[in-house]
Amino acid sequence: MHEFILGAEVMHSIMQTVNQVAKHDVNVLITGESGTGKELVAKIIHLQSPRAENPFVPVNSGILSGLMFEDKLFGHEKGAFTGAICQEKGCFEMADKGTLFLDEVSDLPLENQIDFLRVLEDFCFHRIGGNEIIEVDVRIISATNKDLKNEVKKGLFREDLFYRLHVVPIYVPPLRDRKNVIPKMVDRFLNQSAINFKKPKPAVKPEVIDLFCRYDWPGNVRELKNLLERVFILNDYDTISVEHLPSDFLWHFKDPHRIKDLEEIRSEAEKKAIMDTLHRLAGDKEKTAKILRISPRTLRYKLQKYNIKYERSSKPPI
Amino acid sequence: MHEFILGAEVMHSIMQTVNQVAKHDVNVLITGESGTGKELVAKIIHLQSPRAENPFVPVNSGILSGLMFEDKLFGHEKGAFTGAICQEKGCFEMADKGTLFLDEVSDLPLENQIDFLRVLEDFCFHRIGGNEIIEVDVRIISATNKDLKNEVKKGLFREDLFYRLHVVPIYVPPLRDRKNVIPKMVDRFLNQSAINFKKPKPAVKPEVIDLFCRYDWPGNVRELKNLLERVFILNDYDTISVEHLPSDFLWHFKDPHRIKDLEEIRSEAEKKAIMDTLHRLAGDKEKTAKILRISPRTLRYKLQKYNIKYERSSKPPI
DNA sequence: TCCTTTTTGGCATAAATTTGCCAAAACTTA
DNA sequence: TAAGTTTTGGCAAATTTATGCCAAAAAGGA
Repeated sequence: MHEFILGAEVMHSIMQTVNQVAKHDVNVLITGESGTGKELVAKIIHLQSPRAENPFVPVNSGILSGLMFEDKLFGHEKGAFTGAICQEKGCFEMADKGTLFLDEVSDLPLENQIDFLRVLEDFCFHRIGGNEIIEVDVRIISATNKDLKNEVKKGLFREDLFYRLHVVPIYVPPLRDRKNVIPKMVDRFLNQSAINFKKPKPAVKPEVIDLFCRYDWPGNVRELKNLLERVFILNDYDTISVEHLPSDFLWHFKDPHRIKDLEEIRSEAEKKAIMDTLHRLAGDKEKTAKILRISPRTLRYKLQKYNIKYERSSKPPI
Repeated sequence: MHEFILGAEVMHSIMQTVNQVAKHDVNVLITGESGTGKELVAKIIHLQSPRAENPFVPVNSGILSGLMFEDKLFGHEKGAFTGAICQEKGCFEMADKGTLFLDEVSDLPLENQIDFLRVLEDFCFHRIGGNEIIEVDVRIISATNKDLKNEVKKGLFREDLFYRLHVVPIYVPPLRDRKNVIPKMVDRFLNQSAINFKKPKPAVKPEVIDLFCRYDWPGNVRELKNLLERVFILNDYDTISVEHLPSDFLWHFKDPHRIKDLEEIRSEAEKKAIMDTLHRLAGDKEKTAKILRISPRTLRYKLQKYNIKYERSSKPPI
């Protein structure tokens, strides 16, 4: 199942890197836009490493800061602070002998970066409110959707921590750069939904796939997955057509500035102007050329270029 | 005064024809859009013919049908029908020795066409409800804004009647095809209004003339005349500017399909696309070029061509 | 059916646009 | 302030578009 998510070609080069790093206990930094499947890559690395039988512990650093982050990572002793009713292990302890996955690492506040960096030096720490030195054996895989080097430049991320995490970099490209996998993904996600929701799996019209390939998926794979799930749940058709897609998705195709490049915009404007004028003048090509202020020969050239056919009809009234 | 209405060049070729037909009692068919001055041409022919001292009787066939048309043309005897209080002459009698001008002849219903055709054969008829044979000597000038030949094809106009009327054809072109006369027309119509309404004649800004030349005047000369009269009456300025023109006239210049030629339409679409994309990408020209799928050098070229200036600002979110 | 007029499409050339290249100018960073 | 990086605009060549010309095809009319 892993292959289809990442796409055949991209998958190949990533899997090469993954295979090489899995065996060695080096830290990995995975970069790529939100929703591209960074956690999945981390999971694959973990499952192909000697730590496969041990825990894979994900942490989203982006939503934690200050004491909460420390607590999450290091755990606390009973009575360490208000609410610490009993001792609790942090993620570091839970990931012992396994892998700790730190997502959105770029969002880690500077003060927490220091704490984290200290632990990465010898993997010794104590819980909050404790004296016992705890030593763990943990592999760190971190992920970010930002250019971490740039964050270092801006002073928002510690350079020393960066070099600790950035031993091996893996880049996961956005979905818009690997649209060849969309048909497969659609198939697999619908399969998954059919199993999950105990409904027959619908077919999908080619126009739908075509539309998917024309969209730029800012939310990446996650967005595609969510959309399909939504369509699946809200419809009982045995074939999904364009009109079954949610209107807020279809809306994107009515925004002419999203998808079209300059050539297309220009061509469409021209084509429309020619057709409108031709229609208004009842197919009279001489007059149309005159109104548009191009030569008749040019009009003929453009009619052919845009594959416009128009029969001359009766003269317009007035 | 006739010359300016028809335009110097067009006037010349029409006046040649007019001069030739005026002397001979042949029927004339005048074609041209509404408002082009067809009746004026008919009047000129009449005034230059041997019938100049006799009546010129216009009839608009378009608004009459059935009995009303017959009544209008042939008149009626007292008591012929309800309302026929006394004898009344029709247009044929009134135009005796003169000219009968039949406007919008294409709108004549088929049944009336038959009546009319019969009279054209020998110019003998009787009034409605009468027995007396009345013979007249009338020249027929008819006018239409339609392609009469096409009406014949469609079975809406009798072919035999067509050939009776279409002895000599005269075509009066629409105002949009002879815009060179617009300045002169404006001058003359304002002169006329100044005399009629006893107000000083205003000057006209060049921008106004320019605007007039860019409009396509569906209502032809009549529309220009009416507009100027309206402006004249509703304003006391000694110079007419663009802002003095009625809003319903100015409104036409906001309809993008009306006035613009192809180059303008294309340029505007391009310019808009570039500006929108540049704005969305916070002035990043490299990215803008990439999204629009043109080279950076081309983008620079077009920014200069369209005189677009844009400062780079902070990076857009996500 | 034949003749005349109008339209069409091939071709070549003129004109306009696109774009690579690069030196100079402008901007950024230590 | 100096060095490194990015942007800009001039220039030439490649590419694309516009359009005149004209023979052939199609359309229209008697």
